[in-house]
Amino acid sequence: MARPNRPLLTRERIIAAALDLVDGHGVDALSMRRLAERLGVRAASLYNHVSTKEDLLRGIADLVMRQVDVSGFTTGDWRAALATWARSYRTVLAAHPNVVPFMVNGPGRLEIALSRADAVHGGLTRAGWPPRHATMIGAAVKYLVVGAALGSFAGGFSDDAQVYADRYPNLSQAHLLRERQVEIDEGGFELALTALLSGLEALYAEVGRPA
Amino acid sequence: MARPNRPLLTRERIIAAALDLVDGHGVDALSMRRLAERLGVRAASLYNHVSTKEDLLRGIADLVMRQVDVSGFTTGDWRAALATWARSYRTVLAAHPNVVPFMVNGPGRLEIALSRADAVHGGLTRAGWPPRHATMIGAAVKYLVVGAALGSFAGGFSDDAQVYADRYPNLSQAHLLRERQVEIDEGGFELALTALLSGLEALYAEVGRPA
DNA sequence: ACCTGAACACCGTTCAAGT
DNA sequence: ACCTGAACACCGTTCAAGT
Repeated sequence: MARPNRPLLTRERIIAAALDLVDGHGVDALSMRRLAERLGVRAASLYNHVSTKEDLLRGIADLVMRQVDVSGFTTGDWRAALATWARSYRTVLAAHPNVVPFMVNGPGRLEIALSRADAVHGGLTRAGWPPRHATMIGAAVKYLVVGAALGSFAGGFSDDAQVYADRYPNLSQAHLLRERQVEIDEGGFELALTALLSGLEALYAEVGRPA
Repeated sequence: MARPNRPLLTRERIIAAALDLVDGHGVDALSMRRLAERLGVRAASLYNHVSTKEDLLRGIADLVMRQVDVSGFTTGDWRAALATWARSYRTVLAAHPNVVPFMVNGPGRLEIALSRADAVHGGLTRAGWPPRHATMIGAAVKYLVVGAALGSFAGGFSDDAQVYADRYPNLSQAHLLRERQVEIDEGGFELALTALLSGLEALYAEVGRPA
Protein backbone atom coordinates (compact mmCIF):
# COMPACT_ATOMS: atom_id res chain seq x y z
CA MET A 1 0.00 0.00 0.00
CA ALA A 2 1.71 3.15 -1.21
CA ARG A 3 -0.83 5.62 0.03
CA PRO A 4 -3.84 4.67 2.17
CA ASN A 5 -7.02 6.77 2.15
CA ARG A 6 -6.55 7.60 5.79
CA PRO A 7 -2.93 8.36 6.73
CA LEU A 8 -1.28 5.62 8.76
CA LEU A 9 0.67 8.13 10.77
CA THR A 10 0.22 11.42 12.55
CA ARG A 11 2.83 13.47 14.34
CA GLU A 12 1.04 12.84 17.63
CA ARG A 13 0.98 9.09 17.17
CA ILE A 14 4.68 9.06 16.32
CA ILE A 15 5.65 11.17 19.30
CA ALA A 16 3.50 9.15 21.68
CA ALA A 17 5.04 5.90 20.44
CA ALA A 18 8.53 7.38 20.74
CA LEU A 19 7.89 8.46 24.33
CA ASP A 20 6.57 5.01 25.09
CA LEU A 21 9.72 3.47 23.63
CA VAL A 22 12.02 5.80 25.56
CA ASP A 23 10.12 5.28 28.80
CA GLY A 24 10.30 1.55 28.40
CA HIS A 25 13.77 0.98 27.00
CA GLY A 26 15.77 4.20 27.29
CA VAL A 27 16.93 6.78 24.80
CA ASP A 28 19.40 4.44 23.15
CA ALA A 29 16.56 2.16 22.11
CA LEU A 30 14.97 4.94 20.10
CA SER A 31 15.96 4.64 16.46
CA MET A 32 13.90 5.72 13.51
CA ARG A 33 13.86 2.17 12.17
CA ARG A 34 12.79 0.65 15.48
CA LEU A 35 10.14 3.28 16.00
CA ALA A 36 8.81 2.75 12.48
CA GLU A 37 8.59 -0.98 13.07
CA ARG A 38 6.48 -0.37 16.18
CA LEU A 39 4.15 1.74 14.10
CA GLY A 40 3.87 -0.85 11.33
CA VAL A 41 5.62 1.36 8.85
CA ARG A 42 9.03 2.01 7.25
CA ALA A 43 11.60 4.43 8.66
CA ALA A 44 11.42 6.80 5.72
CA SER A 45 7.70 7.31 6.29
CA LEU A 46 8.36 9.05 9.58
CA TYR A 47 9.93 11.94 7.73
CA ASN A 48 6.58 12.94 6.33
CA HIS A 49 5.54 13.98 9.84
CA VAL A 50 8.73 14.74 11.66
CA SER A 51 11.52 16.70 10.08
CA THR A 52 14.37 15.06 11.95
CA LYS A 53 15.16 12.91 14.94
CA GLU A 54 16.00 16.05 16.87
CA ASP A 55 12.54 17.36 16.03
CA LEU A 56 11.10 14.11 17.36
CA LEU A 57 13.02 14.46 20.64
CA ARG A 58 11.79 18.01 20.92
CA GLY A 59 8.24 16.75 20.46
CA ILE A 60 8.71 14.28 23.29
CA ALA A 61 10.15 16.94 25.59
CA ASP A 62 7.24 19.21 24.74
CA LEU A 63 4.69 16.49 25.47
CA VAL A 64 6.20 15.89 28.89
CA MET A 65 6.79 19.52 29.74
CA ARG A 66 3.22 20.67 29.20
CA GLN A 67 2.11 18.46 32.07
CA VAL A 68 3.87 20.71 34.57
CA ASP A 69 1.45 22.76 36.65
CA VAL A 70 2.19 26.49 36.73
CA SER A 71 -1.41 27.53 37.30
CA GLY A 72 -0.63 28.70 40.83
CA PHE A 73 1.21 31.74 39.56
CA THR A 74 -1.89 33.26 38.05
CA THR A 75 -3.97 33.00 41.22
CA GLY A 76 -2.37 32.17 44.58
CA ASP A 77 0.48 33.75 46.52
CA TRP A 78 4.04 33.19 45.43
CA ARG A 79 4.98 30.74 48.19
CA ALA A 80 2.26 28.25 47.37
CA ALA A 81 2.71 28.75 43.63
CA LEU A 82 6.43 28.10 43.88
CA ALA A 83 5.95 24.96 45.96
CA THR A 84 3.22 23.61 43.67
CA TRP A 85 5.26 24.30 40.57
CA ALA A 86 8.41 22.70 41.97
CA ARG A 87 6.63 19.53 43.15
CA SER A 88 4.60 19.18 39.96
CA TYR A 89 7.72 19.72 37.86
CA ARG A 90 9.58 17.06 39.78
CA THR A 91 6.71 14.58 39.68
CA VAL A 92 6.40 14.93 35.91
CA LEU A 93 10.11 14.40 35.34
CA ALA A 94 10.21 11.48 37.74
CA ALA A 95 7.48 9.82 35.67
CA HIS A 96 9.71 10.00 32.59
CA PRO A 97 13.27 9.68 33.91
CA ASN A 98 14.72 8.56 30.58
CA VAL A 99 13.54 11.77 29.00
CA VAL A 100 15.26 14.11 31.45
CA PRO A 101 18.79 14.02 30.03
CA PHE A 102 17.85 15.18 26.55
CA MET A 103 14.99 17.35 27.72
CA VAL A 104 17.31 19.47 29.74
CA ASN A 105 20.20 19.86 27.32
CA GLY A 106 17.76 19.92 24.44
CA PRO A 107 18.67 21.69 21.25
CA GLY A 108 17.44 25.22 21.72
CA ARG A 109 14.70 26.19 24.07
CA LEU A 110 11.24 24.75 23.75
CA GLU A 111 8.41 27.20 23.31
CA ILE A 112 6.55 25.46 26.06
CA ALA A 113 9.53 25.81 28.41
CA LEU A 114 9.69 29.51 27.63
CA SER A 115 6.00 29.95 28.31
CA ARG A 116 6.38 28.09 31.60
CA ALA A 117 9.32 30.29 32.55
CA ASP A 118 7.29 33.37 31.69
CA ALA A 119 4.44 32.22 33.91
CA VAL A 120 6.82 31.78 36.81
CA HIS A 121 8.59 35.06 36.20
CA GLY A 122 5.33 36.93 35.82
CA GLY A 123 3.88 35.48 38.98
CA LEU A 124 6.93 36.36 41.04
CA THR A 125 7.31 39.91 39.76
CA ARG A 126 3.60 40.60 40.27
CA ALA A 127 4.08 39.39 43.84
CA GLY A 128 6.69 42.09 44.35
CA TRP A 129 9.96 40.30 43.62
CA PRO A 130 12.49 42.37 41.67
CA PRO A 131 12.90 40.90 38.15
CA ARG A 132 16.50 40.00 38.82
CA HIS A 133 15.53 37.96 41.85
CA ALA A 134 12.61 36.40 40.03
CA THR A 135 14.96 35.12 37.36
CA MET A 136 17.35 33.66 39.89
CA ILE A 137 14.57 32.05 41.88
CA GLY A 138 13.24 30.42 38.74
CA ALA A 139 16.76 29.19 37.99
CA ALA A 140 17.31 27.88 41.52
CA VAL A 141 14.09 25.87 41.54
CA LYS A 142 14.77 24.50 38.09
CA TYR A 143 18.26 23.40 39.16
CA LEU A 144 16.88 21.60 42.13
CA VAL A 145 14.14 19.85 40.17
CA VAL A 146 16.31 18.83 37.27
CA GLY A 147 19.12 17.72 39.52
CA ALA A 148 16.73 15.66 41.59
CA ALA A 149 15.18 14.07 38.50
CA LEU A 150 18.59 13.17 37.11
CA GLY A 151 19.78 11.91 40.47
CA SER A 152 16.81 9.62 40.67
CA PHE A 153 17.51 8.40 37.21
CA ALA A 154 21.13 7.59 38.01
CA GLY A 155 20.09 5.91 41.23
CA GLY A 156 17.61 3.71 39.47
CA PHE A 157 20.26 2.52 37.09
CA SER A 158 23.09 2.02 39.53
CA ASP A 159 23.21 -1.47 40.92
CA ASP A 160 20.20 -2.81 39.14
CA ALA A 161 22.00 -4.63 36.35
CA GLN A 162 24.69 -6.31 38.43
CA VAL A 163 23.22 -6.89 41.85
CA TYR A 164 19.82 -7.88 40.59
CA ALA A 165 20.53 -9.73 37.35
CA ASP A 166 23.76 -11.47 38.32
CA ARG A 167 23.44 -12.26 41.98
CA TYR A 168 19.78 -11.92 43.01
CA PRO A 169 17.56 -13.54 40.47
CA ASN A 170 14.38 -12.65 42.34
CA LEU A 171 12.80 -9.23 42.31
CA SER A 172 12.42 -8.48 46.00
CA GLN A 173 15.88 -7.08 46.72
CA ALA A 174 16.01 -4.76 43.74
CA HIS A 175 12.53 -3.62 44.52
CA LEU A 176 13.49 -2.67 48.09
CA LEU A 177 16.54 -0.82 46.82
CA ARG A 178 14.46 1.18 44.40
CA GLU A 179 11.95 2.04 47.09
CA ARG A 180 14.73 3.32 49.31
CA GLN A 181 16.18 5.33 46.43
CA VAL A 182 12.84 7.03 45.89
CA GLU A 183 12.61 7.85 49.59
CA ILE A 184 16.10 9.38 49.59
CA ASP A 185 15.45 11.27 46.38
CA GLU A 186 12.25 12.77 47.70
CA GLY A 187 13.68 13.43 51.15
CA GLY A 188 16.67 15.24 49.69
CA PHE A 189 14.46 17.20 47.36
CA GLU A 190 12.00 18.22 50.07
CA LEU A 191 14.85 19.14 52.39
CA ALA A 192 16.37 21.45 49.82
CA LEU A 193 13.01 22.86 48.71
CA THR A 194 11.90 23.63 52.24
CA ALA A 195 15.23 25.28 53.01
CA LEU A 196 15.05 27.27 49.80
CA LEU A 197 11.51 28.45 50.48
CA SER A 198 12.28 29.58 54.00
CA GLY A 199 15.45 31.25 52.74
CA LEU A 200 13.35 33.10 50.19
CA GLU A 201 10.90 34.13 52.85
CA ALA A 202 13.71 35.90 54.69
CA LEU A 203 14.97 37.48 51.49
CA TYR A 204 11.49 38.66 50.57
CA ALA A 205 11.32 40.65 53.79
CA GLU A 206 14.37 42.54 52.54
CA VAL A 207 13.83 43.09 48.84
CA GLY A 208 10.15 42.29 48.18
CA ARG A 209 7.67 45.07 47.49
CA PRO A 210 4.19 43.63 48.14
CA ALA A 211 1.41 45.08 45.97
CA MET B 1 53.82 0.49 10.99
CA ALA B 2 52.01 -2.43 12.53
CA ARG B 3 53.60 -2.30 15.95
CA PRO B 4 55.94 0.49 17.04
CA ASN B 5 58.57 -0.07 19.73
CA ARG B 6 56.89 2.47 21.98
CA PRO B 7 53.08 2.24 21.94
CA LEU B 8 51.40 5.07 20.06
CA LEU B 9 48.52 5.13 22.51
CA THR B 10 47.83 4.98 26.20
CA ARG B 11 44.49 4.94 27.96
CA GLU B 12 45.30 8.35 29.47
CA ARG B 13 46.11 9.92 26.13
CA ILE B 14 42.92 8.57 24.60
CA ILE B 15 40.74 9.81 27.43
CA ALA B 16 42.40 13.22 27.47
CA ALA B 17 41.89 13.59 23.72
CA ALA B 18 38.29 12.48 24.05
CA LEU B 19 37.61 15.03 26.78
CA ASP B 20 39.20 17.68 24.62
CA LEU B 21 36.97 16.71 21.72
CA VAL B 22 33.83 16.71 23.87
CA ASP B 23 34.72 20.04 25.47
CA GLY B 24 35.30 21.61 22.10
CA HIS B 25 32.58 20.12 19.95
CA GLY B 26 30.04 18.34 22.16
CA VAL B 27 29.28 14.70 22.83
CA ASP B 28 27.86 14.12 19.39
CA ALA B 29 31.24 14.93 17.87
CA LEU B 30 32.83 12.08 19.76
CA SER B 31 33.05 9.02 17.55
CA MET B 32 35.71 6.35 17.74
CA ARG B 33 36.77 7.06 14.17
CA ARG B 34 37.04 10.80 14.71
CA LEU B 35 38.91 10.35 17.96
CA ALA B 36 41.31 7.91 16.32
CA GLU B 37 41.98 10.39 13.53
CA ARG B 38 42.91 13.03 16.09
CA LEU B 39 45.37 10.61 17.60
CA GLY B 40 46.88 9.68 14.26
CA VAL B 41 45.61 6.14 14.46
CA ARG B 42 42.79 3.90 13.24
CA ALA B 43 39.54 3.36 15.13
CA ALA B 44 40.21 -0.31 15.83
CA SER B 45 43.43 0.56 17.66
CA LEU B 46 41.52 2.29 20.40
CA TYR B 47 40.09 -1.03 21.51
CA ASN B 48 43.50 -2.12 22.72
CA HIS B 49 43.23 0.44 25.50
CA VAL B 50 39.56 1.02 26.00
CA SER B 51 37.07 -1.81 26.09
CA THR B 52 34.12 0.11 24.72
CA LYS B 53 32.83 3.60 24.03
CA GLU B 54 30.93 3.44 27.29
CA ASP B 55 34.20 2.67 29.06
CA LEU B 56 35.72 5.70 27.37
CA LEU B 57 32.89 7.94 28.58
CA ARG B 58 33.33 6.56 32.06
CA GLY B 59 37.01 7.44 31.86
CA ILE B 60 36.15 11.01 30.93
CA ALA B 61 33.66 11.31 33.78
CA ASP B 62 36.24 9.93 36.17
CA LEU B 63 38.90 12.38 34.99
CA VAL B 64 36.55 15.31 35.58
CA MET B 65 35.13 14.04 38.85
CA ARG B 66 38.44 13.62 40.63
CA GLN B 67 39.00 17.36 40.41
CA VAL B 68 36.20 17.99 42.91
CA ASP B 69 37.49 19.11 46.30
CA VAL B 70 36.13 17.14 49.24
CA SER B 71 39.16 17.72 51.46
CA GLY B 72 37.16 19.95 53.82
CA PHE B 73 35.28 17.00 55.23
CA THR B 74 38.38 15.49 56.76
CA THR B 75 39.41 18.65 58.58
CA GLY B 76 37.04 21.62 58.96
CA ASP B 77 33.50 21.91 60.29
CA TRP B 78 30.60 20.66 58.23
CA ARG B 79 29.31 24.09 57.16
CA ALA B 80 32.55 25.14 55.51
CA ALA B 81 33.18 21.68 54.11
CA LEU B 82 29.72 21.56 52.55
CA ALA B 83 30.09 25.00 51.00
CA THR B 84 33.57 24.26 49.64
CA TRP B 85 32.48 20.93 48.22
CA ALA B 86 29.38 22.38 46.56
CA ARG B 87 31.24 25.31 44.96
CA SER B 88 34.15 23.18 43.84
CA TYR B 89 31.79 20.59 42.41
CA ARG B 90 29.92 23.25 40.49
CA THR B 91 33.08 24.93 39.21
CA VAL B 92 34.43 21.66 37.90
CA LEU B 93 31.21 20.79 36.09
CA ALA B 94 30.91 24.30 34.69
CA ALA B 95 34.38 23.89 33.17
CA HIS B 96 33.16 20.83 31.25
CA PRO B 97 29.49 21.47 30.53
CA ASN B 98 29.30 19.02 27.64
CA VAL B 99 30.34 16.23 29.98
CA VAL B 100 27.59 16.78 32.53
CA PRO B 101 24.73 15.02 30.74
CA PHE B 102 26.44 11.67 30.41
CA MET B 103 28.39 12.03 33.64
CA VAL B 104 25.22 12.20 35.61
CA ASN B 105 23.19 9.48 33.99
CA GLY B 106 26.32 7.46 33.46
CA PRO B 107 26.15 3.70 33.24
CA GLY B 108 26.55 2.52 36.79
CA ARG B 109 28.26 4.47 39.50
CA LEU B 110 31.84 5.56 39.16
CA GLU B 111 34.20 4.42 41.88
CA ILE B 112 35.44 7.95 42.21
CA ALA B 113 31.87 9.21 42.68
CA LEU B 114 31.31 6.65 45.38
CA SER B 115 34.50 7.62 47.18
CA ARG B 116 33.47 11.27 46.98
CA ALA B 117 30.06 10.42 48.40
CA ASP B 118 31.69 8.47 51.19
CA ALA B 119 33.89 11.43 52.10
CA VAL B 120 30.85 13.67 52.32
CA HIS B 121 28.81 11.18 54.27
CA GLY B 122 31.66 10.47 56.67
CA GLY B 123 32.30 14.13 57.30
CA LEU B 124 28.67 14.85 58.03
CA THR B 125 28.08 11.91 60.33
CA ARG B 126 31.29 12.61 62.27
CA ALA B 127 29.96 16.15 62.73
CA GLY B 128 26.91 14.73 64.42
CA TRP B 129 24.36 14.45 61.62
CA PRO B 130 22.23 11.31 61.70
CA PRO B 131 23.16 9.03 58.75
CA ARG B 132 19.75 9.42 57.20
CA HIS B 133 20.09 13.19 57.16
CA ALA B 134 23.66 12.98 55.91
CA THR B 135 22.48 10.99 52.91
CA MET B 136 19.72 13.43 52.10
CA ILE B 137 22.01 16.43 52.50
CA GLY B 138 24.48 14.87 50.10
CA ALA B 139 21.64 14.24 47.67
CA ALA B 140 20.27 17.77 48.00
CA VAL B 141 23.63 19.39 47.29
CA LYS B 142 24.27 17.09 44.36
CA TYR B 143 20.87 17.92 42.88
CA LEU B 144 21.58 21.59 43.13
CA VAL B 145 25.04 21.34 41.61
CA VAL B 146 24.07 19.04 38.78
CA GLY B 147 20.95 21.00 38.01
CA ALA B 148 22.92 24.23 37.93
CA ALA B 149 25.57 22.73 35.68
CA LEU B 150 22.95 21.42 33.27
CA GLY B 151 21.03 24.66 33.36
CA SER B 152 24.14 26.56 32.41
CA PHE B 153 24.74 24.15 29.61
CA ALA B 154 21.25 24.60 28.21
CA GLY B 155 21.56 28.35 28.52
CA GLY B 156 24.82 28.41 26.63
CA PHE B 157 23.28 26.53 23.77
CA SER B 158 20.01 28.39 23.54
CA ASP B 159 20.11 31.31 21.15
CA ASP B 160 23.75 31.10 20.26
CA ALA B 161 23.40 29.37 16.92
CA GLN B 162 20.60 31.52 15.53
CA VAL B 163 21.02 34.95 17.08
CA TYR B 164 24.75 35.00 16.86
CA ALA B 165 25.53 33.14 13.65
CA ASP B 166 22.57 34.28 11.52
CA ARG B 167 21.83 37.81 12.62
CA TYR B 168 24.81 39.16 14.57
CA PRO B 169 27.99 38.31 12.78
CA ASN B 170 30.17 39.97 15.42
CA LEU B 171 30.95 38.45 18.76
CA SER B 172 29.97 41.23 21.15
CA GLN B 173 26.26 40.49 21.52
CA ALA B 174 26.65 36.77 22.05
CA HIS B 175 29.43 37.44 24.46
CA LEU B 176 27.25 39.74 26.56
CA LEU B 177 24.45 37.19 26.54
CA ARG B 178 26.77 34.49 27.75
CA GLU B 179 28.13 36.71 30.49
CA ARG B 180 24.63 37.40 31.68
CA GLN B 181 23.79 33.71 31.61
CA VAL B 182 26.79 32.95 33.81
CA GLU B 183 25.74 35.66 36.25
CA ILE B 184 22.21 34.29 36.46
CA ASP B 185 23.46 30.74 36.81
CA GLU B 186 25.79 31.62 39.63
CA GLY B 187 23.30 33.92 41.30
CA GLY B 188 20.61 31.24 41.24
CA PHE B 189 23.04 28.67 42.52
CA GLU B 190 24.34 30.85 45.35
CA LEU B 191 20.81 31.82 46.30
CA ALA B 192 19.78 28.21 46.64
CA LEU B 193 23.00 27.15 48.33
CA THR B 194 22.82 29.92 50.92
CA ALA B 195 19.20 29.12 51.62
CA LEU B 196 19.99 25.44 51.91
CA LEU B 197 22.90 26.03 54.29
CA SER B 198 20.89 28.26 56.59
CA GLY B 199 18.03 25.79 56.45
CA LEU B 200 20.46 23.07 57.50
CA GLU B 201 21.77 25.23 60.32
CA ALA B 202 18.26 25.35 61.76
CA LEU B 203 17.78 21.62 61.27
CA TYR B 204 21.11 20.87 62.91
CA ALA B 205 19.93 22.57 66.08
CA GLU B 206 17.11 20.00 66.17
CA VAL B 207 18.66 16.72 65.13
CA GLY B 208 22.44 17.25 65.28
CA ARG B 209 24.47 15.65 68.06
CA PRO B 210 27.77 17.56 68.19
CA ALA B 211 30.78 15.52 69.27
C1' DA C 1 -0.41 13.82 0.14
C1' DC C 2 1.90 10.03 2.00
C1' DC C 3 4.26 5.45 2.01
C1' DT C 4 8.21 2.82 0.03
C1' DG C 5 12.86 0.62 -1.53
C1' DA C 6 17.22 1.72 -2.34
C1' DA C 7 20.99 4.28 -1.51
C1' DC C 8 24.36 7.51 1.02
C1' DA C 9 27.61 8.44 4.51
C1' DC C 10 28.15 7.47 8.76
C1' DC C 11 28.32 4.55 13.36
C1' DG C 12 30.52 0.85 17.28
C1' DT C 13 32.78 -3.30 17.38
C1' DT C 14 35.23 -7.68 16.04
C1' DC C 15 38.88 -10.27 14.24
C1' DA C 16 42.31 -12.41 11.51
C1' DA C 17 46.62 -10.79 9.85
C1' DG C 18 50.63 -8.41 10.38
C1' DT C 19 55.10 -7.14 13.11
C1' DA D 1 51.75 -6.52 22.72
C1' DC D 2 49.68 -3.41 19.72
C1' DC D 3 48.26 -1.45 15.18
C1' DT D 4 45.61 -2.41 10.88
C1' DG D 5 42.10 -3.41 6.91
C1' DA D 6 38.08 -5.43 6.16
C1' DA D 7 33.84 -6.74 7.53
C1' DC D 8 29.39 -6.87 10.37
C1' DA D 9 25.12 -5.00 11.75
C1' DC D 10 23.51 -1.07 12.70
C1' DC D 11 22.47 4.28 12.28
C1' DG D 12 19.86 9.11 10.28
C1' DT D 13 18.43 10.95 6.17
C1' DT D 14 17.32 11.65 1.14
C1' DC D 15 14.89 10.87 -2.94
C1' DA D 16 12.86 9.14 -7.04
C1' DA D 17 9.03 6.13 -7.72
C1' DG D 18 4.71 4.67 -6.75
C1' DT D 19 -0.54 5.54 -5.79
